[in-house]
Amino acid sequence: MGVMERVAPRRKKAVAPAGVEAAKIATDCLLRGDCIAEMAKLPDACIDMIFADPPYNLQLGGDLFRPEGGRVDAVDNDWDKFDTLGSYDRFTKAWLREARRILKPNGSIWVIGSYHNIFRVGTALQDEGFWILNDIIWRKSNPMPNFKGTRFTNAHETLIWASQGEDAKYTFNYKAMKTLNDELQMRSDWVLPICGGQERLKRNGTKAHPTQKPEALLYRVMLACTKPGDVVLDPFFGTGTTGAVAKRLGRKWIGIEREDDYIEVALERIEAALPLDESALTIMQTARQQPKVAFGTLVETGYLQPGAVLTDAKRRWQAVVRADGSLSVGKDTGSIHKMGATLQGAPSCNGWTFWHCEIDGALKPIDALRQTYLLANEP
Amino acid sequence: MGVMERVAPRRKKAVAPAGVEAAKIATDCLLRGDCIAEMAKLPDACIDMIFADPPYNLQLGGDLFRPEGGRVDAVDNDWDKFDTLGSYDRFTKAWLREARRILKPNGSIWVIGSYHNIFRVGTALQDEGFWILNDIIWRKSNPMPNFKGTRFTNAHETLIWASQGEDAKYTFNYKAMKTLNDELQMRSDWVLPICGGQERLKRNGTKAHPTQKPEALLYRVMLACTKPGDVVLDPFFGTGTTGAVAKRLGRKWIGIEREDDYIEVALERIEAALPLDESALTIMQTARQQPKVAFGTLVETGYLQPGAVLTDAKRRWQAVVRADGSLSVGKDTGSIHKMGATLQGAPSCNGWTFWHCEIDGALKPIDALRQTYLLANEP
DNA sequence: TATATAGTTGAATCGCCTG
DNA sequence: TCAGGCGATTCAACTATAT
Repeated sequence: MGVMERVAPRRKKAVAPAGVEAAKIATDCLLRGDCIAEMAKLPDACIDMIFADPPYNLQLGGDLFRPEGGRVDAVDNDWDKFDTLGSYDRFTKAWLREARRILKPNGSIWVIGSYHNIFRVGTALQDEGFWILNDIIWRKSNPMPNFKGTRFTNAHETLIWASQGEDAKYTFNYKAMKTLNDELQMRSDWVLPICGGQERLKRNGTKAHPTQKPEALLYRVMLACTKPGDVVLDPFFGTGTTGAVAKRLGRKWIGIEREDDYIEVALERIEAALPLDESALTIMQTARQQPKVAFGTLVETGYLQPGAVLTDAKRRWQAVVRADGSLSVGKDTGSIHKMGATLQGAPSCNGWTFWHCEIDGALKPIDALRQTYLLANEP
Repeated sequence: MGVMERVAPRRKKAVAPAGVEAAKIATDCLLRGDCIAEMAKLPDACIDMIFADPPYNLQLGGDLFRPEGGRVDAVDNDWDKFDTLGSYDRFTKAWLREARRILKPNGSIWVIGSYHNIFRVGTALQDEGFWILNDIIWRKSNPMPNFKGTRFTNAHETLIWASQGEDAKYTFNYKAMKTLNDELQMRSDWVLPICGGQERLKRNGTKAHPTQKPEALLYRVMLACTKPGDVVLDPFFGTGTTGAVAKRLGRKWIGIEREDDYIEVALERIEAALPLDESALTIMQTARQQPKVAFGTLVETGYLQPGAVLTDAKRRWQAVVRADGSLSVGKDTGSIHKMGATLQGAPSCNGWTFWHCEIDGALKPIDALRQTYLLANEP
């Protein structure tokens, strides 16, 4: 392919010198103040992962009205205002430089943004010596529409994941991600809803923070790139989604925030968060956990009867559902995914979409059954 | 609302000077040579849209844009990085500057890339004065897996769509996109398969180009942002996907390519491409683009009688049609839009959809009358 | 209590022409 | 350059109210 990293000259090594012990620092605490000043107080190489949700520098114009007349509650906070692209770049480089210093040699950093700022951030990351591992697309299942019909609906945000350098031995829990994704490799595009409903924090009836991130997003980031006990720093803490998820997943956290209103809400929220018990964490890490809805659950709960016959979309193959949720084809048996892969001679297969059954007289993928189940059984 | 942005310097205007006619240029042809040199030969403001798939590797950019004589950042002292990223940036800025010059004031540019280069490209676009309209995610339905299991499967590429400036009147065929997307607004994430099968061009049994883009991608881009007869330029033509789709969609094209092997394949391919006939090219028009019909015209032509009573959909308000095409509610009078806005206490209102009248026994928006009028009186 | 309907909301660079 | 008038424009999910 001849991509940049192939022909690029070797970067500085980023592997920790043997025998150097990371400094002990206070964790599970919130530092009140400017993120650059507060990071400057921390010792070198003390953080395992940084998650950063910096201002996007949206540069919005006047009011925007919805077709039905309502006014869009835009992000108009002072913290999102920068005079020029140059001043935004200087700010970005400054906080990234401190972030790089306090991050362990094998730690990694995540930054989230939109097209307004993410290209500046990505460029700054590369310029400061970080090594980009992936860009991840958060595909919003329920974005705000483009009310005026002037552009494509802005339906995603971008996250950049980077290590300290090309040779850094960053953490990536491959199996945990594959398990979370129903035994398929986790892709670089993640479909998740925006933060709303009960999860959305309120103060006096209005949203506590204009850009609260969903916990599911942080959950996946942390599950992918940290180990239990790791220290996660969020320099733009806001209402503390990073802290709440860290606590839930048994990670240590440090938040930096300068707005008193956000701090108060964040501390209250994290106090109320319940850590998952250790056995649950272990299962997730070792990939023994079943997919969120196991195929067998559909059998157990009567959505599919044992003995039911499944076929592929073109009715080339047939399989019989067994009582334990496995499939049998002749003498061969296995999971819906494995059997699909075997029959096609493919390395992998998503059994949920490969296998079909008759529903209301039509041949539909069994995923439709899972959706029905989820609708009826979600907590 | 930006207090700060008020003081920010105004962006360059991108509106065409009055009376300036775009230069006539040769189209539907391939220019053999370096993209910057070839673009330099074209006149100002002669291109309606640019689609660019620049190289990610630095062989090309590095050769052309080696830093002159030892300008090394003394603090960072990372000469290698400066060489690699810096030369790519210089290459990017150089071709973008020429692209900006030859693009019409209301034209737009698309650039595609991956995380290796897209952040540099996005930053350069903004620095050169382009105004980003959207970033679009091409979500690959069948990406190459990450064989080593060390990262997330790189399952997307990023496109940036930008105009010449904040105030440019770029082309966006909103309704065509909405129709294409099953009557929902087209989102910024597009699910499309990678280029393979019959479409993938071969030479001597192996793929003719390492990164051939699928025609479906160009099809959507061109359908969204150009009109029939527009001139589309592709400065990194490769195997000519842009040319083939332009021909199919009745757009004019110019390609620039310096590799003889690609040129040969591209010309052959475009020769074989079949243009759609004109009726097939017709796309859904937005109401904005349709001929305007004043409400008064419906009164003049007898589609509505003066004295007729209009109501809103829920019959909360009533208004009487007057001979001049205004409405009266009590003592208050005004246009259909103004009265709708006043009654609702809204900043604005579309009177065509707000006001209803009885048609064939059913309460229908008066826009239905306008449609009837248009059908009967179309030129 | 369950279902149906109406109202609200989310990181948004969101119109165009005339005088 | 700005003000004002015409008139075009929304998706999914959650919450509150009504039946």
